[in-house]
Parts: sequence; structure tokens; C-alpha cells
Amino acid sequence: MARYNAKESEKRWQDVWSSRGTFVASNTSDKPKAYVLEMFPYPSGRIHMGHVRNYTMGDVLARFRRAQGFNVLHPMGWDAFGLPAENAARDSGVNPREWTYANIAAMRRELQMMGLAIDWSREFATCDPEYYSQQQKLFVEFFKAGLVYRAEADVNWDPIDQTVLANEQVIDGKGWRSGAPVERKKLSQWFFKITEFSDDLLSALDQLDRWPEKVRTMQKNWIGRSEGLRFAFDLSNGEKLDVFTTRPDTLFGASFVAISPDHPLASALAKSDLKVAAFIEECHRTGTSEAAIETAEKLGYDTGITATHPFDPSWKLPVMIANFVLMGYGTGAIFGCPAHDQRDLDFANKYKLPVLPVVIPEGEDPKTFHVGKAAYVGPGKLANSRFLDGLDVDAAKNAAITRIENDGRGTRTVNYRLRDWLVSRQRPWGCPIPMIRCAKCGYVPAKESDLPVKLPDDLKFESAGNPLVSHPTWKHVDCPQCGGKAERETDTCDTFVDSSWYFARFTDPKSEKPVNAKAAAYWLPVDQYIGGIEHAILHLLYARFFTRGLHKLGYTNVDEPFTGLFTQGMVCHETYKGHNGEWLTPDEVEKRDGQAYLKGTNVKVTVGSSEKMSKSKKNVIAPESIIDVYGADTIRWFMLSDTPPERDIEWTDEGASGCWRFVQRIWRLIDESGELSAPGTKPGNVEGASLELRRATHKAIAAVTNDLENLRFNRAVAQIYTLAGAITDGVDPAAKREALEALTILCGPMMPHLAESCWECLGHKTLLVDAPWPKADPALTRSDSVTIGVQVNGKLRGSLEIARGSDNKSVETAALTLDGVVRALEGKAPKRVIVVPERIVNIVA
RNA sequence: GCGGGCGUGGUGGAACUGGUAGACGCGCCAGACUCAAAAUCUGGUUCCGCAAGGAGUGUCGGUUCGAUUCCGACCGCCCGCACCA
Repeated sequence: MARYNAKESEKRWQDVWSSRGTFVASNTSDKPKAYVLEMFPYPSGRIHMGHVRNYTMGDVLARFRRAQGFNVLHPMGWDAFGLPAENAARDSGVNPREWTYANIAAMRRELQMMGLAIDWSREFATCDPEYYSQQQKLFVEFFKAGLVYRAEADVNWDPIDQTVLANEQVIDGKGWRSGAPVERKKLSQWFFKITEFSDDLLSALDQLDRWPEKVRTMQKNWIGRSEGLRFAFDLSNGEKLDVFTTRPDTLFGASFVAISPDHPLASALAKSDLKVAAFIEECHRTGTSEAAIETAEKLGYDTGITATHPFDPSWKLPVMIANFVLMGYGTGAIFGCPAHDQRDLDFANKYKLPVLPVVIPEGEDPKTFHVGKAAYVGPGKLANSRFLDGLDVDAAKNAAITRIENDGRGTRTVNYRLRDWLVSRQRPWGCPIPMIRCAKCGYVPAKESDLPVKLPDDLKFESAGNPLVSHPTWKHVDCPQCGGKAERETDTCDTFVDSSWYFARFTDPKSEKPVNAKAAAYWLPVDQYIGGIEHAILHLLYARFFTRGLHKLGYTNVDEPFTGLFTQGMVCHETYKGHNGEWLTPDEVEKRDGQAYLKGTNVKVTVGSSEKMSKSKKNVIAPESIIDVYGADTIRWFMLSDTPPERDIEWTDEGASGCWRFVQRIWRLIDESGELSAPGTKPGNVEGASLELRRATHKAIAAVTNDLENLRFNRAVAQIYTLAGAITDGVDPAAKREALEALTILCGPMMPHLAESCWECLGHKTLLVDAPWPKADPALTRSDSVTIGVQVNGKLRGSLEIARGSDNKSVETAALTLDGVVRALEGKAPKRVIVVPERIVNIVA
């Protein structure tokens, strides 16, 4: 008997799979297809436990589908553009390209050590010119299709990363990477017209029934659809002012009109009026963080301009500049109805504006109904509203809109919160935007024959700003249209563009076209996508947009990239602090007698809460260190055990050694299995312990299959433990073989190397990865008899072993004679006996 | 504030459409093997109680023959969004 040598075995099987091309996917097959994808990593240089968890889950599914007879696509690539490479270049003088490819090589090696069933022949990095040149083609095609435009806009500027950011990349007013408060700047930038699909991106969410509800809700809120009315006020200065409202029913309760401090009208007034300029300045100082908004006072400035009420030419409303009106939503201007909107009410109370209720809740008298500090936003009947009087809210909305439309003042509108996606980045390590600016022709796309617009190799990072701008030759080109002197766009694409279509490229990564429509038609959509919840909006929304763009251009026939989405939890670990409050790494700490000490000393260490593994808290465990000691199967098993995959998992040494012990236990079970039948023999009719084992085997097959189908890895693991525990000596050799083979196959997706070794040990000449998934025999997954509980008044008083299909009367009779039942009844006659067949008996006394 | 989720032993967590709460793992305890240790194996492990029995899934209430599961209120924790007109 020999211990299982994970190191040797894992290397050996990885070599076998690789040399046979086991996981190379074919684009033509009679089998049903399964596209399993995990979010591809940024090549930081080392894999972390989060990657291990993510890729293990995807791998289990890919291997499971393969065994089930699917043609599986399970590729891997690298999200390889981005700032860390530039930072490395600036700090250590390395070339960002070389730095990135060295990291990729290191991480590829680590991923391969995990034994992932990946088709490495399809691997690419987004910084490969072969990839980004295709992206440039797409950019030009999107441009020609009207999905890309350049516009001047108020944009978010990250002062640390020295670039603009998309709205989605600003979290609590701060840059998503740098954490620096973003500044507003007016700049001319490139946009993707994601709003072209606002309505579709929203309504299609309902069909994504294999997405987490949470992600769908977040996207719904981000897109933010609201129905209402857009109309124009006539202003006393002769201009018109557009406003958007969802409450046109409350127009007769209006007491002011307010515009955003960033509204063009406010800017225009500021030019000639210092007080307006000072007020706008003051609004900008308040900040946009959530805390600032929470406590911010409503600020207003009366412009002296008045607006004419749309239903009454003699009614004039003051036009105010108000800090709570956002330029980024609707038209940046509103009418204020204090009685029925809390913000308007707070504002009106501060500036002594009238508060006139026009929606009266049921049971209240319009003459006496009063709105104090809380605006009334509920249902009711209209009052004080002339032609709307007596209508309920919805009818009044319609009536008001109809009147406005008939007067030609406005239209019924659906307004979205979603803005177009700003994709220009003032960074050099990204996909160059393939546009050329000519003084005569304006912006002209680079010719397809001139693609790729390659990045120069000699980028200099010493000085601030974008090195593509300061590069001596790179940007100087001739205009593709007139041939005159022109300049390249020096901005690059947001790296989220790179990840918005990579899944489509995987279907044929060598294609001359961005996407091979035939390959995409075969493989897309991705059947199961797995990754972190942090991409709930950003990446997943952009990918949904891009897929619609690809559809529009004829590259695919689907709109949704991912039919199944799973968001896995994070990997956590205890934190440790020394006596000076400094963070300590797990290797600096040892535990004795339930107490933590600084390793090799008696200095006590404070054990803190379990947190997401991070460099800053030093609670990181390097996956490779675990693979070195225990092997890949152990770390994979750990990631799948105990904790449901969507929740955060805590890494513990005890858990890891427990997994390792189980690896050894399985190996011993097989290696020391004693007498077995020859491979391929089926068990005959057996009984007693052998039959029990067969039942346990088939129950496990059924349960594990169902659990893997539903990504309930932790339950599948528990089922496998149960089966392992049920395997005993002294049974029929064929029944035992059946159990051991099932155990091996069921372990296969999760611990593929161990399973392959076991399969070999069981005498098979073929590979386990080529073995089909077993089918549970329904006759064996149910026992002939069941043990049911017997309750008296809902309290358990005994149990009864009955044959399946026993009639209720005999079950009742048997139940009434149980000792515990007789005692509990104390001689009283039962009032009622409820028998739920094969489940429970409850006696009501 | 709005939206979503969660609360079960020492611990991670099981429990199908309401039907014997605590599967399985970790930890712990005891025993076997061993000169000893490691490894392994066997048994035990919700709490109170010697036992019979009692209590028990955040709290309080409801529906039900029966509630971790359904309903209401409350408490606590987590996540997302946030002056969205």
C-alpha cells in the first residue's frame, strides 16, 4: 500500500490530457454544446484564492458537462490592458508589454497546476495586436453604424489615474480604481451609444431567469426607466425651458421651477451676474458624496426670471437655481410641487414658497387637508386642479399629458437614468482608438488596411500625461480621406471594451474577422458564466450592450451573451495583529492550546475577524503554497466543500488538512479495496449489505448529478462523503466495484487527478475523462421501506418502519400501539389521526 | 430614505412542494492500534437532566393536526442604490 502522491499524479495526468488534446473543443460536433466560461483574469502576476475558487467551479461544470456528453467550450484568456502595467513601467522602468506577458506566463503556469480542463489552444490576451486590431475594426464598424460618437460633455476626471471615467466607474463620487474624488470637466470624448438599447437592456432582464435576482435588480435600477411628460415652460426672458416630470397630475400644485446649477441657463446667467456665479460655486463645494447629500441643505437662488404655467398664462412661477436638481438626469430642470414631493417641500419651506395640496387622500377634506413636514405621495383624488378635479392620480396624469400634447407644449416620454458609455481613456496601455483627426475632414476612421493601429514599443513614462501624446512620431499620420497632415487619436479604449466581446472571440480566436459568425452561432450564448458580483453592472451591462451591437452588425444572432450567470462569494481568512497593532501574515502566527502566538515565541497575537483576503490586511494565502504541500485536488475540494458557492468562504488550515485526509481516504478505499469483480461486470441480484451498498451508490449518483446541475457543490461534496462512508468490506465484489467506480466518477469533476489515478487503479485502460457520467437506477434510489415519525399533538413520540405503499389504516393501528404513543395518550382516545403516506403520522388527542 | 438578502449546535452548513431539525465536514471527547508519536480505525458530540422527560431554528404573535419553511410586527447583521423629479 502506498500513499497517494498528489504531486506525481497531478503532473502525470496533466501531461496526458495535454498531449492528447483532451480539452480542445471542436467547432463542429453532433453533440449538444455547452459553453462554460469564468471571467478572465487580469494578469497581475500571481493567481489568488479568488481565482482558484472561480476557476474550480467553472472547471467542475465543464468536466461534468463533458462527461454528460456535451461538446464543451471552456477557454481562458487575459484581460491584459490597464493601469497596473503602466504603474510598473513608471516605478521600475520595465516595458509594460514585457511585464504583462511575463505575468501571463507565470499565471498560466499556476492555472495549469490546478489541472483545469481548458482549451488552451484558444488562449489570447487583449493586449495581443491580433485581438485589439479586431477590436479596432469593431470600433470603426460601430462608428459607421452610429453606435459610436464623439461629443463634448461634462465628464468624470480621475486626478490620480489622469483619465476620464465612465459613470459606471464612479463609486460614491470616487474613481473605482484610484479612490480619488472625481472632478467634473467639460471635454470632448468618444461614447458608445448604449442608450440606443436602454429599453431592450431593461426588458430583456426578465428573460434572464438563470441570473441572480440581485444582479437583475441592480441593472434595472441602473438603467432607471420612468414614464412621464417632457414639456417646455415659456420664460419671461423669451426663452423656453424643458422639464421632465413623472407627476404631471400635480401641475396645479406647482409653486416654482428649478434648474440645476450646471444647467446651460444657469451658466449663461452666471456670465453676466457675479451673484449667480458665486451661488453655483457654492453648490459645487457641497460635494456629491452620499454623506454630503444626506446632510446637505437645500440651496436655492431666485433668478428673477419667471415661467408661465402651461395651463394658465396669467400664472407666473419663479425660476430658481437649486442645488438638488441634477444636470445628469432628465433635462436638468423641474417644476416643484411641494405638497407631493419631499425635496420640493423642504425647498419650499426654506424659501417660503406656497404649499398647495392637489392630491387628497381618501377620507380627507380638500378644504382642510394640510401638508406639513412630510409630502403626501400616496394615492387620492385631485382637487384645486380645475379640469383635473375629481380624477384619481393615473387618470389625472393622462388628462394633463393629453392637454399638454394637444397644446403642442410637450410629449409623453420615457426617461432613462442610463447615460451613454464614455470609452476614451487618456492612457497609453490600452487599445488605441482607430480614429484620425484632420483639420479639414474632422475625425476620420483609420483605413481597415492600416489596422492594427499598434502601440509603439518605446513608450516613455517619466513625465506626467499620456506618453502617446508626447511620443515623437506615433501620432503623426496622413488623413485617410484627404491625404493631408493629420493626427491620430491618442486616447485608448476603456479596458471594459476589451472584456465586452472576448467571449465571442473565443468561439474562433484566429478568425480574420472580429467574430466568425458561424462559430458564434454555434457556441453563443455562453451557457454558464461565473464570476464576482463586483461586475454586476459594469462588465455585465457593457457585454450585454456589445452583444446587441454585434447582432446589429450581423456577427451574431443573439442579444444576450450569458444565459446563465453565477456570482460566487469571496475567499476570506482570519486576520492577525501584533501588540503594536500591525497586521501579521498567517505564516508569522502559530496556534497552541487555542491561543495564537508569534511563531516560535510566547508573544500573544490578537486574532481578528475573517475578512476578504487582501494584501493590506496581510491575510493572504498563496494558492501555490497549498498546491505544493497538498496538491491541486485538495485545494479544489476545499473550495467546493461546506460553504454554498454564492457565499463567502473562509480558508482554514484545519479545513485544508481535512480535505487532504479525504483525498488519502479515497485513495486507500480504492487501493486496498480487496476482492473486486473484473472491470465492466455489472452486479447481479444481491441482497442484504450488498443491496444496501447498491442503494447508497445509486442515491449518491442521483443526488450528486442533481447538485452539480444546480451548482450546489457543497451538497454534492456531502453526498460523496456519505457514499465513501457507506462502502464496507464483506459485500458482493461487483456491488463493491460499482460503488467504487461511481465514487471515482462522481469525484472526477472536482478532484480530476485523484479520480484518474483511482480509475487506473480499478483496472481501466481508458481515461476517466472519457468515461460517461453514470445514470442512477430509479429502482435503487428508493428503499422498499421507510421510517416515519409518529407524533402526538405534533410532538415526536416514536417512529415506525413501514413498507412503501402500506395502507393508512394499518399504519395508524401500528402507530397507536407504540410505547411512546400509549404513554403520551395516557389512556385517552385519540380525537383524530392524520396519516401522511410515507411521511408522518400525527395523533391529535 | 429606497431596493434586495440573511439570522439553525463550539463552527461551516443540511433539511425536497409545510411532515422525525442538526445530513456532511471541521473542532472537541473517549476508545482501539503503537514502547511512544504520527497516521489510521471505531464510537460519541444541540442544550438542561442520572433517567423518564423537557426545551430548542433571532424575538413576539398568527395560520395549521403539524412551521426552520407560510403570514404579520419587531430586533440584529450584510449588500446594492441614493436629492432620479
